Amino acid sequence: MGIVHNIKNMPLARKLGAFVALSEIEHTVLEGLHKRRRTFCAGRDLVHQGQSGQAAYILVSGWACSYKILMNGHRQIVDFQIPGDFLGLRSVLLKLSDHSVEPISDIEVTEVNVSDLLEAFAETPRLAAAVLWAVSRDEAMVVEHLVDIGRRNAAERMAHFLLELGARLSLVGLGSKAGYACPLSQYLLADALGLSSIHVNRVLRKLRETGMLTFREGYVAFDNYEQLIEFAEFDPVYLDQAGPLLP
Amino acid sequence: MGIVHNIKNMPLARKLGAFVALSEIEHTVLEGLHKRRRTFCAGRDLVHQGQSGQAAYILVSGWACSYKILMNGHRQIVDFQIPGDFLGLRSVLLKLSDHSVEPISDIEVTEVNVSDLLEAFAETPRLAAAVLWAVSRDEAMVVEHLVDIGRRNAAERMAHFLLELGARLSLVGLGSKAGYACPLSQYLLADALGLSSIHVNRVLRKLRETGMLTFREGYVAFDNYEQLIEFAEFDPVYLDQAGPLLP
DNA sequence: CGGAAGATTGACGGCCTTCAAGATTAGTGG
DNA sequence: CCACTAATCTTGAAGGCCGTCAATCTTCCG
Repeated sequence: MGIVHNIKNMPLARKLGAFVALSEIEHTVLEGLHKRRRTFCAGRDLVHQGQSGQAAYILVSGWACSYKILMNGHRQIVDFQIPGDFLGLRSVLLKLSDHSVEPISDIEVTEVNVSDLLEAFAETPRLAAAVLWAVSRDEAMVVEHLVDIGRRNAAERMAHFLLELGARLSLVGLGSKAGYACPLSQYLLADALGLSSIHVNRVLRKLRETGMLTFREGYVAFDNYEQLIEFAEFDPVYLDQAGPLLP
Repeated sequence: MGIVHNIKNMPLARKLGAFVALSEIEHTVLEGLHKRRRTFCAGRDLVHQGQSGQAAYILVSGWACSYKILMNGHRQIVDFQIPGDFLGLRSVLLKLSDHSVEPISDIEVTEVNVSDLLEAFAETPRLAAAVLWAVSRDEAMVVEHLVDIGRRNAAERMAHFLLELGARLSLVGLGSKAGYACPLSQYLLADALGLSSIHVNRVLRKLRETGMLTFREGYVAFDNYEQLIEFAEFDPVYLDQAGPLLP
């Protein structure tokens, strides 16, 4: 039973363990955060922009995306979340949620509320540092995403984004330098990259024709990883996880 | 002496106090983080992209900006920092700094290192929650910035960005609905908004001619605040600070 | 089998960039 | 006090990237 729990909670513990070497006690406290397990179907938002009293979640399996809607109807996807990531953590800390979260596939999550989190911090302050690190890492990805949209053209942007996704998935064992399974539609990619879906299609064709990358039937294949990295100027320092920083 | 310190540290304590009602002890611990005071001149970077062992700082007076440089020479400014903001907090938590920080004017800061911060967390866990909130608030601003660049045209983007800066400055007593002193050049605005400085100039002219906003001689004047807010679809939920969330 | 969602391609146009050249301001040294 | 330089601001013209509109095709699922 405890073992099953351990396995299911791996992604988060593994992520945090990369920053802080977690003790037995800290592992136990972390496990205590995984009490209420829930599932959501694809498309049913679990965090709602502009509402208060939202819960936060830890994603156990499946993909989700966080996004903001503008009044003119446009949408900007802020980031995609994969197993081990927090969902809507900002929405419990800020008074009103500034964004929504939508499952892309059917997902499994565990619910976390603020008081549990604060108790956990009081018991093991190092966990507070670890969570702060995780939030900082999320912010670093948003920042890189900002650079994508602000200073890269559509092709570089697409290449960089798919490389980052690949690197993140590799860290939790869901991808490699060959490629990865990717449930994203061209519409979702468009909303994430600040492009039209038509242009996303054109860019993917171009990347395929130049032999660097193929995205077909739910699979991203890196046809020429080295060339792609150079083309996109991909530098994964901000994802670096080679050993805990705090002993 | 203690009083002088209190006044100088106001911006951060004020910011955190908006989330967590801070006790005397927590105020004291917070003050303990403001030991090493330093000054930097405009243009001398105090955090360096790609380097390790960086320190973090709390900005006491002046303006700074955090940015990333691409290999092709382009630069993207992630955000501007004003008094009370952290500088380079991510760079101490991640192994290598993913960004640089440059003072825009001469600035006054206090240095903070990780171990001090962790000690503070251990002493007063609520402070950990408060810092986590502050980091989340920073992330919310970056996210809104992402929406700016991804889904707004140049004029809306400029209007939204200058409105946000005004709202942030008002929270620390440096601005109002009339306007605020703003030391940013058109080049800096261009790098922040993902535009060319030429286009920044054109957009500012258009906003001036339509009677919504005038930016001249280091001062942003809101000529028609209501119209501007509607034009930019500005909704400051993510900056909301009306009373502490945690008692 | 019909309908919806996604993928694909072409034509046209607009926003914004790049290149180029002045104008204005501020700081510096003679 | 004035010439000189550098930085910033300003404006014009040409062109490219990417958005919009429109149509066709494929796939999937009830």
